[in-house]
Amino acid sequence: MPPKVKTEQEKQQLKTLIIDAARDLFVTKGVDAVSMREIAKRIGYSATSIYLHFADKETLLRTICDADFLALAGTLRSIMQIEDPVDRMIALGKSYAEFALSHPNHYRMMFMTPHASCKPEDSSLEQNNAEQDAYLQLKTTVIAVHEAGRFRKELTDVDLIAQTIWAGMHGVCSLQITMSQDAWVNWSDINDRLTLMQDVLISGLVNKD
Amino acid sequence: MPPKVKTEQEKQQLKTLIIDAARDLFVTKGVDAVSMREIAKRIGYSATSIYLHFADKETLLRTICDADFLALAGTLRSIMQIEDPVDRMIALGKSYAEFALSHPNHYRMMFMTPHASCKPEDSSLEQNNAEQDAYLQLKTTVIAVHEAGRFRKELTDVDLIAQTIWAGMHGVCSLQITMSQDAWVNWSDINDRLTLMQDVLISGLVNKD
DNA sequence: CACGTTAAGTTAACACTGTTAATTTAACAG
DNA sequence: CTGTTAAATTAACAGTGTTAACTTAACGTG
Repeated sequence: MPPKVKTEQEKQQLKTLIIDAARDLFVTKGVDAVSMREIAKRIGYSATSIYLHFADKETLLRTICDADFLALAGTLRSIMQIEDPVDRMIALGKSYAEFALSHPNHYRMMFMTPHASCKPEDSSLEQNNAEQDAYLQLKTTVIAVHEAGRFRKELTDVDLIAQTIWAGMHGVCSLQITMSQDAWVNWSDINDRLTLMQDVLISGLVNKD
Repeated sequence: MPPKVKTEQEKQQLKTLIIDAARDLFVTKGVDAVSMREIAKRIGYSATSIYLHFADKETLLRTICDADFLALAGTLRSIMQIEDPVDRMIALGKSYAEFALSHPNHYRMMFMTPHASCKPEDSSLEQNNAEQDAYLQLKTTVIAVHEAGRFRKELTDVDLIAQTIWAGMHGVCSLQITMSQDAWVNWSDINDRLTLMQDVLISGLVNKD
């Protein structure tokens, strides 16, 4: 079964084959509910073959998340072209939420579980860390809104503002991801909850005019 | 080893022994990282004995969470005596956050870990579910604020309002619990973040007068 | 007292899991 | 044709949640 000497391209091809199969299963069944054997079976390999390309399950998951967060950063980047900074801020929040709810397992890993492996050597200054990227884009937009004088006068700490916006959107998304199944709360429609949160954030932070 | 005929009290005693051991381990090591065998060893029983008192691991976790929700609900109950409903709402949020941040692992287990779907037969109408209790206290207060005519006119869905307040506070707390270590965000003081979130929620939801 | 019955606990076992070690297979270089 | 080596495989390990079968001790009843 093992034909030899794969070109680098073929290797990468198999790697993304694994990634795509794993992501599909992770997203639909949840990371913990998917075994390496199941991933392998889907692509017609044995489970141990995956270990020739990824150190372990955690690394595989991490690789998938990195790729998807890169995609998120790309999506957000295109939003940065919106001229009006308040509109931009709203669009960022909406796009962020869409990502969170359509990739709940990735979102859970990046923002709802402690990052064990944040080695200091990882955080080189010029890394294109997608997390950092996303936060920076929000902060940049918040600064723009601030410089346009459109926040309430007493609000001057842009980090505090950005983190509050982030927390608001994160709260709705993470609550949805972990608790939307619980039947003892009469959950409103998730879109209504997102919209109201954005309205509240805007009308609570931005100047009336 | 098996002395027979335990009184109902002794049974309950063993049950809470299991619960306490399990909670301690869950809280310090995380639910998934704790095995039934480990719980059993800590109390000097065999793993299978746990199944004489709890159907499975999920049920055990659920029971623990219920007890802790009850404790939270008790704390909140004393706040329900504050007369002014808006003040009450603010006090509820503050107390909720204090619970979350002083028991981060508890909070993680209760609000950041998925509990398998509640079966419909569990949710009898008259259940004294502690989760429901805590949410109900918030909802009750929201209704009071609504009936006092102090929400903005267009806000009429009390569940939606309650869930937005919850999401806002939960967002700040959960972000603090999982991400406060991450050095790439210039985190503002947690108390400032909580205060601003409450201000934003109030000024975004409540009528100006 | 001896009897079965039964509750409370045990060990053995099953079907999994992630992962490592040992082994096979197939293609290339000499 | 013979190594050598990459690519894949099977076997195996230590662990998981959980079920089945078995043991032990105490009780109520003849």
